[in-house]
Amino acid sequence: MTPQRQTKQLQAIRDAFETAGRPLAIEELHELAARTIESIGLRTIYRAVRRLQEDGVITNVPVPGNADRYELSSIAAKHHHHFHCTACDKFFDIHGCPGGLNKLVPEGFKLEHHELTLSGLCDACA
Amino acid sequence: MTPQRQTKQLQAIRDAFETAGRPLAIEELHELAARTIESIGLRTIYRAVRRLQEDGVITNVPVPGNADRYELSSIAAKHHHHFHCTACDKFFDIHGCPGGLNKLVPEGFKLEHHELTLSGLCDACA
DNA sequence: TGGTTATTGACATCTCATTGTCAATAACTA
DNA sequence: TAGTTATTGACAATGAGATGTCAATAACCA
Repeated sequence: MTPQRQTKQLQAIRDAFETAGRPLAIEELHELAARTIESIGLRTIYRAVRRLQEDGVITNVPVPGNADRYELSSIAAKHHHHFHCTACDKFFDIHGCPGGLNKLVPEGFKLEHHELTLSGLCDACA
Repeated sequence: MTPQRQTKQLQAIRDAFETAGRPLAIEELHELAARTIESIGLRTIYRAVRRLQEDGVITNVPVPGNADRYELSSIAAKHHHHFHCTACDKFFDIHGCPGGLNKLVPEGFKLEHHELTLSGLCDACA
């Protein structure tokens, strides 16, 4: 194991996840981290995301029609869904889940997971 | 307007949509159409998909974490959702819809659409 | 049927997200 | 504090999906 250095870049990226409280795209991460460290490079974002994923700190969030988002594993572990604002293109966590999905599954199919994405306008854009 | 020629390639592609009855990826279309016209090129698939989209015959279906699928607009127009088989990677249409989604939306957000993707194993893979 | 021209398909090219490279920098340790 | 080395960031390279090109082909019309 190689030692892990505590850099301000990685810290800024971690902070971005903590304070955002919602799934972030690579570009969003870059913008948010750049508010703290203006000169931070996109290459650093990619590296941090990979490392944080390998360390289990963040989890990738596949969303329909958009590039993957990433969010804290502590949040991702709790079952939840997402709201996509079509105006600002941000994704938000929403709690709660419609039940009774097994009724929708055709004969012979085996349901294991599900993903729900609501879309419309977030409060800032509405 | 340029005239529209009825080629067997385009017909094979249309047939693929009709008989599949589920959203198809570009590669799936290519394979299915190749069963009728062995020599059909991928370039032709891309052109046909674009044209059929422009003509409103098919609609693109964004799905989480995968390349867009395409399905007949006549099907897409009816509200429905999808089942993704994680083994064969096919998407299937499912009917019915959990209601009561407005309860999940945070204060101030405006819900307009929603997308549900169930996942697991299809009957053939289960 | 023959001529016109839209369509096809092989091939090259583009796009754009992601990764490789490497000298300079900055964290950590002794 | 000085030395070691993980990390950074500018730049180039990669890869995969999608599109441009164009000669050959095949639909359609008169």
